[in-house]
Amino acid sequence: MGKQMTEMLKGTLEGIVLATLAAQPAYGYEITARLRDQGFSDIVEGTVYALLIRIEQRGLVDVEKVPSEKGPPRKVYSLNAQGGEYLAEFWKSWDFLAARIEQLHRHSDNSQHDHEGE
Amino acid sequence: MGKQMTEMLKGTLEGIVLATLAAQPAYGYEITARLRDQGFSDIVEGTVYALLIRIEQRGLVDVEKVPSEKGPPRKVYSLNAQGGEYLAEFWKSWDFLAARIEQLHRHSDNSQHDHEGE
DNA sequence: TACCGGTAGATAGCAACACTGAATAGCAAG
DNA sequence: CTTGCTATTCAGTGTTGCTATCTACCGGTA
Repeated sequence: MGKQMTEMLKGTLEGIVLATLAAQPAYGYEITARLRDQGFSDIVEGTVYALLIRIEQRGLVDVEKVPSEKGPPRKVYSLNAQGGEYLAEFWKSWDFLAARIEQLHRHSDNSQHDHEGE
Repeated sequence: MGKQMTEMLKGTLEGIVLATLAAQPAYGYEITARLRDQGFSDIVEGTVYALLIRIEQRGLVDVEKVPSEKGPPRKVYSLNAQGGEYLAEFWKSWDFLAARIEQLHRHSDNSQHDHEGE
């Protein structure tokens, strides 16, 4: 993974985590592990925790401290109503952006053997 | 457009511009107008010029000064070989990220099938 | 001529975000 | 008690896009 992915994650990682929490509440360490499992191999704990603090301070998630058998108590995050709205906006932005970019993708694929104005 | 789009553009705008240049060389003002035309209504000249200078200094584009009938000479940018490789990497990162996010999108559609609320 | 609006580019400073790299803290097993 | 795993926190850094302003060239109009 290069620097491009790093920069691409700015603005999307937040949505990714919120969407993950929408599916099912989780705590920081768990989220990091899940992301790593999904292929985001270069995301480290520090990044996720900072993000969680951010979305907590914005009131997008509810927090519950749950004692764990191993280690310090877990802070379990779950998406609340406000977070749901925010996530909906995220999807809107994403859909818009993805549509434009996919369009560019197809164009650059086409332009090799075909001439078309637009 | 909200702050989400702003943050989402970080890391993607560069690719968007490079892809645009791959389709056809252009100068800054023109690119800005084209982006505006495509719906990126909040992107301003300053942003694009700074980005173009960045990718020029990285050697991703070739520059040619072309006199214009109106205003100062245009700096026409065109993607070169190195820029092509960079763009290819961009698409790889994009494909990966888009795949993960679309997956999350479908999942969250499954868990709660309301996709519009405001 | 002198001014104004549109075209075209450049620059300085700012805010947001993810990364690096560590430190801290609790518990279990050796 | 020390090691190792779980789990969280924090300070510092770099990249990026935005805001706002400035320079410069041209044609039209008063």
